[in-house]
Amino acid sequence: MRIGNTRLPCFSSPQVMSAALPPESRRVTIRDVAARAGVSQPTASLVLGRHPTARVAAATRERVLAAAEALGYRPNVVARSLARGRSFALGVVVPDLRNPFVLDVIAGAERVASSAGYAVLLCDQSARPVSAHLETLRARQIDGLLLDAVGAATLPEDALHGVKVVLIDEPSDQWPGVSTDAQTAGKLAAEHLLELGHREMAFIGPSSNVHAFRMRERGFVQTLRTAGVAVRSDRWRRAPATVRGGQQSMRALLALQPRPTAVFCANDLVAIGAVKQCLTQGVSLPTDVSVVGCDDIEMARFITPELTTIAVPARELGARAARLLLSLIEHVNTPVESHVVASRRALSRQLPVRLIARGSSFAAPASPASDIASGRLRT
Amino acid sequence: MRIGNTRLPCFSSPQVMSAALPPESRRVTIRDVAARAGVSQPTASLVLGRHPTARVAAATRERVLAAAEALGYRPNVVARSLARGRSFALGVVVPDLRNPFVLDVIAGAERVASSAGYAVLLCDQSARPVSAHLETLRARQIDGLLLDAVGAATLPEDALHGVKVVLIDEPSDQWPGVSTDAQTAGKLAAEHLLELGHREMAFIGPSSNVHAFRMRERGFVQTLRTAGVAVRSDRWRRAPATVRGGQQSMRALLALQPRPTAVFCANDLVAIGAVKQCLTQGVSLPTDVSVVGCDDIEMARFITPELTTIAVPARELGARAARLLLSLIEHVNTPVESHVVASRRALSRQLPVRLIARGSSFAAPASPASDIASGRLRT
DNA sequence: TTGTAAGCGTTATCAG
DNA sequence: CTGATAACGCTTACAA
Repeated sequence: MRIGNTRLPCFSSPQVMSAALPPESRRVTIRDVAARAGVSQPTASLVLGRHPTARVAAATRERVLAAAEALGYRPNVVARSLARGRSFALGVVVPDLRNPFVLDVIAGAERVASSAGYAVLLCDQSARPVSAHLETLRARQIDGLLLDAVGAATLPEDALHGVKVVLIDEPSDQWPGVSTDAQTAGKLAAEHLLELGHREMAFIGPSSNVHAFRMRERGFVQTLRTAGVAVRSDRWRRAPATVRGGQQSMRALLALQPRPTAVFCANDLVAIGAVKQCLTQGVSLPTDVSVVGCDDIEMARFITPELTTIAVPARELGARAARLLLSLIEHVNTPVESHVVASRRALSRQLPVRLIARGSSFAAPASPASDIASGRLRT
Repeated sequence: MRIGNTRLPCFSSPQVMSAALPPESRRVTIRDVAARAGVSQPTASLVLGRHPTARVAAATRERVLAAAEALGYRPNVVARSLARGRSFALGVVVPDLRNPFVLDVIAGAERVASSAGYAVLLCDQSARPVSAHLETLRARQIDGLLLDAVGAATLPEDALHGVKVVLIDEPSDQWPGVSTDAQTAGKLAAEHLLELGHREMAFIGPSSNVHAFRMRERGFVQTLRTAGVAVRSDRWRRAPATVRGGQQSMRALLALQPRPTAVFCANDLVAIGAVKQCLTQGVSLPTDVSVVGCDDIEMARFITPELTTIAVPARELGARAARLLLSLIEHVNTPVESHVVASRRALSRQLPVRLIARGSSFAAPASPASDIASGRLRT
């Protein structure tokens, strides 16, 4: 590549003397534009860079723009990054790409970021440890970092030094963040099941330190306690927040005597696993057991029975997080410091959740659940 | 940030004269390392850069490494990129992030890329047009591009100029690529259903120009024809490759007289929609209708009945594509040109697929399907 | 309003 | 084997 005639006079097309079309092998640089417009290179930079309305004569500006257009000039972001000390790139670290919920978070963030001219470097915690990702990201001089439920508190002090950080679904007094109203999610699930007459409640969720999961659980528990419903520890199952985790936990729950009639799952994947396990064992939903999930991932509507769940605005969550991060990055050291604080306050309010009642929840069976405890006879 | 004392003599700590720990506000550069090691900056670069075994005296090397270690030096990838004319970043353009299959492709590619020190810039076609993504990617000087089923043939000629490209599931004589054995996928589905005794066959798939989808369909059709089974156009439904598309098409198929007894879907999302639609209308699977999908996404095992499908090694697909792309990038203009060709040939062989028989397919009903045509009476 | 000069942190090409 | 010196493409004082 880039062989030979980079700066040589253009023998092959003698009629064009000054600033001919650059040789095809080279990319058009701002110098080419400046030359063609007959201005100095920095002037071209002034016109083409940020500061669209900079101190440049209108006529000059026109010539530069025309030249850029004619040459098909595209700025080199790498060079710009080096010069400005900013990379216009954001890191996004997520717990697990397999979870459709985080995918929506990413999609929301990506849209905001890319429409603001920022690239998104995606990092999957399940593929490499966070510390390794952070290393890479810093080497690339990212301007900001979105951390989704990674347990930022456990990160080494200096791993985040000099980088703007926004946490998703994880409160901290060290970094700003955006969260969903996880506790209300648990509360809504509890209220829904209580209204359906359930008293034999169970829960399946991870034992992780992910804040949202803990709050969902807490909201559920508190609402049950307030209603005077017992929370029995053998009905509280710990499992990874995956379909398989849900299956295994549900199997354990179905073996209990008396059997719980309603199960709240920390997220939809778990709930899908729980539903699946019931059907596998011939326990019919929602007549024998009700299952409520959380997130409202797309697949929730496509399993049978359709999953009752708490809708969480994943896309919006990602989008807000990205917006907050961008404002943090761009408003640094500007006179409007207070504006940052204000917008941060507005942005960081918890996002609302809502119950979506579908087919996996139903009125509690009138007779004690234990009567039909073991349904293994059906297929 | 970076205020003041960047290059000034260090008034505040007079005791340390040469190469003190850099002021906390500044990142450690290779110059700091060189200074501390008492060598010139380019020498430090030689030791710290690539060419781990470059012509540098062992003692010197040690000193440099020690200094780097002590200072916690981390190379600045942006600067390196500018100097080397390479960004160590790959673009990955995918049709739709919502499809779990492409997610696996991405995961495979990301793992390979990141372990080779390359970043991955993810681009979702469904969020922005490909051309816009390409613009951004080129501005960032990406070294290579992975295009997953984007219809590369329709892209403007120069949009890809100077970038190494590898196509995923899309043959081309302009660019190398990696594909799955899509035609065999269709064939396996057909053979499976034929063996189960089905003759009333239907198909649901997108009308897109995505090669893999077309080949799956072709393999299916050809196998049916070879077996002497009629392919009726009213049983060939065009729909987006989504769950919703599958639902709508299945509704149309269920309205036909006589009703098809078996449906092959272009991917699992479509198949999940088809299954869902059957259950919604009270048509029971797999006794009344058999459904076969393609991809074997995780969710295929979690719907009821579990989905019979053709497993396609998505992760491996992404991983191979990434490996091929990296070898293209790194073996440019090296004496081992032939090695590239060889590896390309090996890598680009089609990836094998296999049938996973699960619960959504079953022996064809003995009586003509029309006997039980309209099952709307149940639930 | 514009051009000149100095850098951003690396890598690469040379002399010594 | 090593150290100046010049790129890489762009931004940003500062001077004209």
